Amino acid sequence: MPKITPSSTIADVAEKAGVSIATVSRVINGTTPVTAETAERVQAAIEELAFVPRAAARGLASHRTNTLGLLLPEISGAFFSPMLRGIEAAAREAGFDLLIHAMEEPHRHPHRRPLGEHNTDGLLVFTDSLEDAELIRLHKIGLPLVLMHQSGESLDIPTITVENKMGARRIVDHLIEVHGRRRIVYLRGPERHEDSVWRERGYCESLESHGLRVDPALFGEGRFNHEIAEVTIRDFIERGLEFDAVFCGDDDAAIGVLTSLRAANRIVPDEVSVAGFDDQPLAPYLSPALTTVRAPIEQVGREAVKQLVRLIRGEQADPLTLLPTELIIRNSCGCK
Amino acid sequence: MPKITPSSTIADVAEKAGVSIATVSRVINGTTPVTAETAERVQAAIEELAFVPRAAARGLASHRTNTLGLLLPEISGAFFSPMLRGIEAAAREAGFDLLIHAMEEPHRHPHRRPLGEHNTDGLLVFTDSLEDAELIRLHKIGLPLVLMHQSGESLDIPTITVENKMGARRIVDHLIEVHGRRRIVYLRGPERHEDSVWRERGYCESLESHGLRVDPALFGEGRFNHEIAEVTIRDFIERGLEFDAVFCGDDDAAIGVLTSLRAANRIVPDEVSVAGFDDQPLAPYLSPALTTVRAPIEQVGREAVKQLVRLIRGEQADPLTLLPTELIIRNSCGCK
DNA sequence: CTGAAAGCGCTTACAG
DNA sequence: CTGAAAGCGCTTACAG
Repeated sequence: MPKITPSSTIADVAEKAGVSIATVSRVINGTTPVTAETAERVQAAIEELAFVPRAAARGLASHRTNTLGLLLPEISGAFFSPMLRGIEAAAREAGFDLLIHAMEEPHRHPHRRPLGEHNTDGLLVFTDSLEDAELIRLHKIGLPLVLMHQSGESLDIPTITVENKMGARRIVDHLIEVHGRRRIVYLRGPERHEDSVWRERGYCESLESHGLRVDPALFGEGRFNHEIAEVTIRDFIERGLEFDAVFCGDDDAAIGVLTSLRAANRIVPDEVSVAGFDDQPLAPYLSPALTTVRAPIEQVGREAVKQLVRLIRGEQADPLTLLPTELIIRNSCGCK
Repeated sequence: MPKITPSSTIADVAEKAGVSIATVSRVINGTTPVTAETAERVQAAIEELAFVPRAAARGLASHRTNTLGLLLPEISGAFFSPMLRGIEAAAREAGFDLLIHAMEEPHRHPHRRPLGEHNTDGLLVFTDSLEDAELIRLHKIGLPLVLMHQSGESLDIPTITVENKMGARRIVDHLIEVHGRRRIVYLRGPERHEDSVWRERGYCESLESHGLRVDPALFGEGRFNHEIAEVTIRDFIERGLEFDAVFCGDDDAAIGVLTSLRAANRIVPDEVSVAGFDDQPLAPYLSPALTTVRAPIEQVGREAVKQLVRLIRGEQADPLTLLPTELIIRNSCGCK
């Protein structure tokens, strides 16, 4: 063990300022009025001693950790960085620390509880990073919980997500109405992934509203992964499947699609239109520049923290927050 | 405040198992031998009550938080995600929680100490996310510290970074030797950024070892940002500066370079070779596919945690860890 | 191998 | 507005 110089305690501050520790605590937390003159002396002592209250002592005495927990299935993808940025900034602004944990295999360690009531005041749960049983247990004991990109099912846990269906519908409408596409492939995301399910629904609605048949042959695996998407489209081409557009579950899949189309000498967008979802930073730099749907990921993070903090404060939270998506027209659809 | 169902304490477990709380503590921590039979009874009670020790109580009693802190200048860039993945995984494997904090403006809040000896057992400090004074203070009081992509200067703080100079040298060698380039632009990163400084040094060494003059006119601003890089190259072209290759401080800058070169109808790689640094996930999908240097970012994260944990355990840590970079040849240099 | 007890450094009623 | 004191839930010498 390294010998950390014992840092000063509230008692040291109290002594130096000539007050009780209760008074020091009060000026730090602003819980009770304190004479201006006393407060000043205490502040001076705090600065002189470089005093910072120990989180553990505070937490034990106050029953609050002042910490938010973030549970993720994995740390990767274009999604991840902006979402965490939003969460971190919002947590910081609200005065909370942020503990983060990736659950590599949700169902493998049912007994490990890295984040919970023992070390946080509330949890942000992204997609299916937590097994149902633990989610229910936490909800039952009353730990504030917010779900991101995953609906609360029967449990009434506030959920934040984006307008997947509407975004998908708009971009497919565009492919049909502006570019006259009729045989549009949809590349699904990971199985049961809610974002993908809603995007698929928007895709179907768009087709139906234009009197086009939803053809089961036009659905393929994309799994939000460029390699999978690439293979899928290559297979489609080899099998001679006819299609004049591909709506990808996300931008990553779109990258794979662009790759396999180029390999097969199918000109994008002349012969095939391609559209993505998310609008990740590099989407404008693909060739052709990717037409996609912008999802306000960072905003999802901020909103999730906002709702969680409300819950922690005992206030009412919104059951469902649906953030608007935006159609981003570039060149891969056929526009100039 | 929400009424969280009071979770069970060590006393509840002790009572149910018919032992003292000291014994429960021992079986949880494995600090002292306990009869197998007793241990079993305690384990059963723990599971029955879904007992998880409160981090605050533990921390207060043991003087250890079991938490690592990660300080970043900002949450963004292709860099960020893999680095955090490595850090999180390694921290988890070592049994530590991970607190993360972005210092938006390092010099604006000299008195805020979001992460420090009051809530962590040690800190990972990325690039210049912390002002010197605070770094020195933390080092002085003995808080375990590890620097990432930033050297410890005179302080003896372990540092983890990658072989920037060697990587840069190899890729510039390649441009000169294989593709016969002689007027190679270097696009610098943010001012005083150590990664960029080392890459620049490698660039200079390569030129010199080939008997080429280092021409000050060939240096431009890239700032690890595609927009800045785009503007810089556009200016170079408008001013009629002659160059036959661009070595970019990082892949982001390379994206901007590709964009401005295309806009000016300069064919890459026929007329101009382009090379990047980092090998971010989308580098293979740019057109042409980007020749670059792969930096093992995730490994940097893992290694940083490893060294920090050593320090926390009172063991010796390596003063400097230099992770090897790898030349990734694709098409933007002129190779097939 | 096990227990009683002190103590970690704060917050928070309770008095005054 | 301020202080004395209890108590938060653990860990860890100290005894036995």
